[in-house]
Order: sequence, then C-alpha cells, then structure tokens
Amino acid sequence: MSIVKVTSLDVARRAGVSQSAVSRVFTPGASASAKTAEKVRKAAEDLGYRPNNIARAMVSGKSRMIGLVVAYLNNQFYPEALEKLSSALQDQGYHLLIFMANTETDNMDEVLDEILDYQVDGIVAASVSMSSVLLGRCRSAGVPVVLFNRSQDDDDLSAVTSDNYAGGRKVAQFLLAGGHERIAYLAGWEGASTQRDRELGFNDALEGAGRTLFAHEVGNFHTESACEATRRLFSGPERPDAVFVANDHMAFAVMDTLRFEMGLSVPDDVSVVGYDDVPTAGWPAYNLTTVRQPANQMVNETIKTLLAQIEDPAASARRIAIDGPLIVRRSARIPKGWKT
Amino acid sequence: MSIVKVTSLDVARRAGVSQSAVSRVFTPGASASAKTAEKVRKAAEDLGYRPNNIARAMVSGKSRMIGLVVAYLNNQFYPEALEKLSSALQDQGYHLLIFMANTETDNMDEVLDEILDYQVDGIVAASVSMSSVLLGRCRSAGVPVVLFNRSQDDDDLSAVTSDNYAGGRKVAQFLLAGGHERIAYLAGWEGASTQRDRELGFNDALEGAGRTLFAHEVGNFHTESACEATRRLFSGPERPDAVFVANDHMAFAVMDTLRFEMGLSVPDDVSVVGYDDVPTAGWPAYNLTTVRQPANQMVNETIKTLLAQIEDPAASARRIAIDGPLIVRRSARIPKGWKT
DNA sequence: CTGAAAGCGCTTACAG
DNA sequence: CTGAAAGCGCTTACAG
Repeated sequence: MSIVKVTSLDVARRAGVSQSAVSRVFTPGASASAKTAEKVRKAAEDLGYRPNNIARAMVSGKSRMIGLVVAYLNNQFYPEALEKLSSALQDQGYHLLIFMANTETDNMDEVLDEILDYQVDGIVAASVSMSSVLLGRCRSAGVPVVLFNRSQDDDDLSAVTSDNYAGGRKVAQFLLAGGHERIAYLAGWEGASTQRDRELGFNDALEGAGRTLFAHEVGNFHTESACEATRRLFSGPERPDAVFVANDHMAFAVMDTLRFEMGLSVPDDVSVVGYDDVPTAGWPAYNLTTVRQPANQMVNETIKTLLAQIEDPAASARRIAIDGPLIVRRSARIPKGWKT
Repeated sequence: MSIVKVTSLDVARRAGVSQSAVSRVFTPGASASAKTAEKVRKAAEDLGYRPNNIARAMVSGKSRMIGLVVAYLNNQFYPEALEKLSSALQDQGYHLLIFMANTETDNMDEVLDEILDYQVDGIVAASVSMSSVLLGRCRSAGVPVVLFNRSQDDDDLSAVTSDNYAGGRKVAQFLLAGGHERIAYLAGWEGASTQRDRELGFNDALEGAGRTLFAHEVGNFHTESACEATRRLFSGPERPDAVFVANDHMAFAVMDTLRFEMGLSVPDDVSVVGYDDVPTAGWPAYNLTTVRQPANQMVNETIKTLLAQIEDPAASARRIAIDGPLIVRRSARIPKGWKT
C-alpha cells in the first residue's frame, strides 16, 4: 500500500472551492454556507482527508499539546492522576506530551528546554519543583505552568494541592482522640511542599493539644527508606503506639516492616495512618486509615486554571488548596464517636 | 515580562550569516564551518533562541513524537512500562503523546484519527487491540504501529510480548511439582492475547501431564470481578488447592478474598500464582509467587522495532516474544529441588 | 459567504 | 562551506 498525503488543496479542488473554504469548514467557529460545507465534507470523506495538526499549530500558534513533567510513577497516586488528567484534557481537545524528570541527574533544565521546543500550550509539573530561572523561561515564552500536588512561593505560578496542612491537623486530632500516647511522624522528601504542610499541620495540632512528637524520621517517599526509618523508629526501649506516615506509598512499607519483620500487630500494637487514599489502601491486606486526596477535583482545578491562562494570557495565576480533607477510617484504633 | 519569539532569521542577522547557516548549525548531521558555528551559537545564546520543533516537523515530516495508546493505568505493570518507555524514548529525542482509550465507549476510531492528526512518527498501542481498518489507516498514513504486551495476527504489524505460552506452561509444571491436586485457573479478559496464551500454555502442560483443570473462572483483569470469581471458585464442596491467576493485579484481590473473606491461608490452604511480577508482588503482605515479565526488555524491543520502521519505512514488522519466562518463587508450596 | 495572497518558522535541494 | 529561493500544509486578514 502506498502512502498518500491528502492536503486541503486536494480537497478544495475536488469540491470545486478554495483552500480557504476547506479550512473554514474544518475550523469550528468559522463561517461557511451549508452548501459549501456539504461539498467539502464529501470531498474530504472521499479522499480520506484530515487536517494536519502540525501545520495548524504553526500558523495558529496553538499546538493543543500540554507538556507533563513527572518524576515517579511508582507512587500509585500519580498514574491515577495522569489517567484522569489525560482523559479530561482529551475531552477538551488537548493531549499530554510526556517528559520524565529524572531526579537523579536533575536534568530539569534540558527537559524544560525540550518541552518549550515542542511549542506546548501549557505545562503541568507534577511532583517536581522548578527554579525561578526555569519559570522565567516559560513566562517569557508565554507558556503557563501549573504545579500539581506541590506548591511554591511565586505569585505568577499556579499551583493546585489539597489542603495538606488541614489534613495533617486532622490526623493529629484523630490519633489524639484515639488515646495514643507516643505518636511518631515519618516524613517524606523534605523538599516537597506536601510533606512540609502535612508535617506542619500535624505538629501544630499536637502542640495545640499540649503534646509533643514522640519520634521523627525521614523516609523520602521511598519504600526502602521507609523500611529503614521504621526500624529506627521502633528500635528504642519504648516504642511508638502510632505513626503518621507522609504518604500511603511509604505507609505500606511501614506496615509490612512492622508486621512481618518486627512481629507487631497493626492496629493492635501500633496505629498507622497514611496520606492519599490510593486504591491499595483499601485492599484488605492493608486496610489503611488515610487522608483522601481528591484527585478528581485536583485534576479539574488544574485543567481549569491552565486553560484559563492559555485562553487568556492576562489571566492571573492562582494557588488552589482544595479544602475539607477527609480521613478514611480503616484499621487503626478508632476513637469513639469520631466522625470523618 | 513581554513575550518574545526569536526566530532563526533573527539569529542569522545577528550572526551575520544566512538563515540556512543557522539551520545547519542546529541540525546534527549538517555541514558548517567551525567559525560559522561559533558565531551562530553565540548569537543564539544571546537571543535565547531555540529551534521551533513544530516548524521543523512540518518541513522535515518528522515530528519526533510517538503516540501512546493506553487503557488502564491501575494495573501497576503499565505505569512501570510507561515510565521506562518514556525515558528511553526521551534519550533518543522522541516524546510520548498520550491517548487514553476509554474502553467503555470503545472510541478507538476517533482516538486513532486524532493521533494521526498530530503527525506522530509512530504509535505504541499498549494493552489494546486494533481493528484491521484502523491498522490500514495507519499504514496508508505511513505510521508504523507496535503492539505492546499484546499480539495480533497481522503480518504487517509489530508486536512485542513476553513468551506467555511458555510462562503458562511453567506455572503448570511448578504447581504440579508442588504436588497440587485441584488446580484452578482464573482468566483475565478473554480478548487479550496475553490471557489466551497464558491459559493455553497452562492447559497444554496440564494435559501433557495427564491432568485436567479442576475449575475455571473469568476475572477480566479487574479487581472486583476477580473477587467474585474467587468466591465462585471456592464455593463448592471441594476446594482448589492451587489457583493460577492471569495477572498479579487480580492475584492480589484473590489473596485478599481468600484470606480475609474466607479465612483461608495462602499458601498453607491454597497456593496462588500470578503473572507480571509488579512491585507489589514482592511486598511482604502478598509475597506472591509470579512469573516475571521482563518490562525492560519488552520496552527495549518495542523501541527498537518502532524506530527501525520509522527510520526505514521498508523495514518489515516483527513479532517478538521474549523468551525464558522466570518464575519468582515466593509464598506458595515450593516443590523440592525446583529451580527458577 | 468566498477567494487570492501572504505568512507561520523552519529545511533542503540547487548553485556557487 | 554558504546563500537565495522554494516550499512544508495550513489559517487569516483583506477585498469582494
């Protein structure tokens, strides 16, 4: 089978109209008479014509592509978000162009240049931060950026998160109400705003209740580090009776270490609370109490701000924290009379 | 900050050379003197110039984008593969444009048209099949397609899988060697070649040993369906003492149902074997015996065939099944003297 | 509503 | 090695 490229000019000739007419028929808002439209559609159908997006992008300045920068896909929260983001964008006629930010080599610089080279209409940066130099580059290229599940101090930068501070507070209240005495915290990567906000809210609520943290370790959001941190957390003469883990992904590792390595029972000996409510948290093997991140809402807000800025370059950046974090109670000592 | 678009012509003027010269300096194989290159680079640097990929794509006919069609991201095997695929492609100067095939509305037709509109250089279809009409469309557009983790009978279509038939056989041998008497099979979605091949190999090996399947159910690769199928499988007076589950994702649901709903012990009462060896299979809570799918090799082969066909349109399609499937022994009754 | 013409930002034969 | 010119496939003012 031979390769045939059909152009708008071919269609125009067959339909007996001008190239402009063909273009108009395939451009949503443009004006064309019913008769012209009919002829053009027929000719296009016969020839198997479809508008070339690349040519369209070049002249219109709109590629209808959104660059997605993402680092780790092993935390289940991200594939889930990626799927929703991609579908929702697809419904609006946009598609995601993927860029992996290899955090080991910290190649954000190169990666960003590549993204910009593709003339994307906007960028979603999931779980990565960007230097102000890089942001400046996007700005002068006129490409709006929105941070997903991360926030950053920059007035010209949109960011969408859930209310991690409130979530952290709530976990503290939940654990306190459950009568826990020795409460530990296992931190994620300390460069992440989500981690910092969760910890801050957690500590503030603890202090507000006149309590202090029993122990603190860092797990960097990694399975292995979380296992090691757990060993340290439980190596002393007195053990925590509760641990708030900065995300579900680490919490699974904590539970496994506690149960299978140290022979402890969760929740009888220790309560474990995670963050995210990824699907696995609901699986009976873990049945993990956790704070739900409203992935759907977060994705919707991300798209909303991004498209607003794409359609109106004067639109201002917005920092959105979706409120009302919800504790999903599963295993863990449940305080009496506690609601959400 | 104002938006400035710097073009190759701007650079040419500043460097005192022609636009062609600028283009050549930025085109890997092209010829330019050291002196010209120097001047051009300097000017480009000063101006913050970067070649416009879209314009480049239009004239060269190469967009350096690969369309990825994917359906479900909740089976951990896919995010993992996506990450590897994306990184490896990125190293070669290609990027993935994502298209979600919403299997419920079966919109592969529209989706494919959109992909083609973006002028991608190739397509990777992960865990989706394509009608021959659609494939014909890709072919006449000159866009090579490779199926990832799925195969299909079409001489002009590349497909990369692991050797699922051999994997299925091996599981049967493993279970037989472990002395199991009542062996059940829990199928995935029956339209998937992976499912069919695994089942075929499994049954053939069983028959070869003069044995027959004790029970058979279908779980469609979904958690919920797998739970229900498990209930049916274990509802009779006599229960299976082993079940081979078509993938890990379902196997977790099977284990949870067995343990937490039916109070059975895995592996003491029942051996469960999965397929894929996703990260969670190695977590102590499941410690699932499974067949490893060599995601790395599969991704490498996918890229190899795809790029070969992109670079040489005359290159023929290839069907690749990576051999030597490996059983990862974890829980499950382990046969004495069994190796890999 | 419709067509002719210019132009989006590059690359690529073609001469020199 | 280098430059002038044409052209990739569209859209978009501009006239009519």
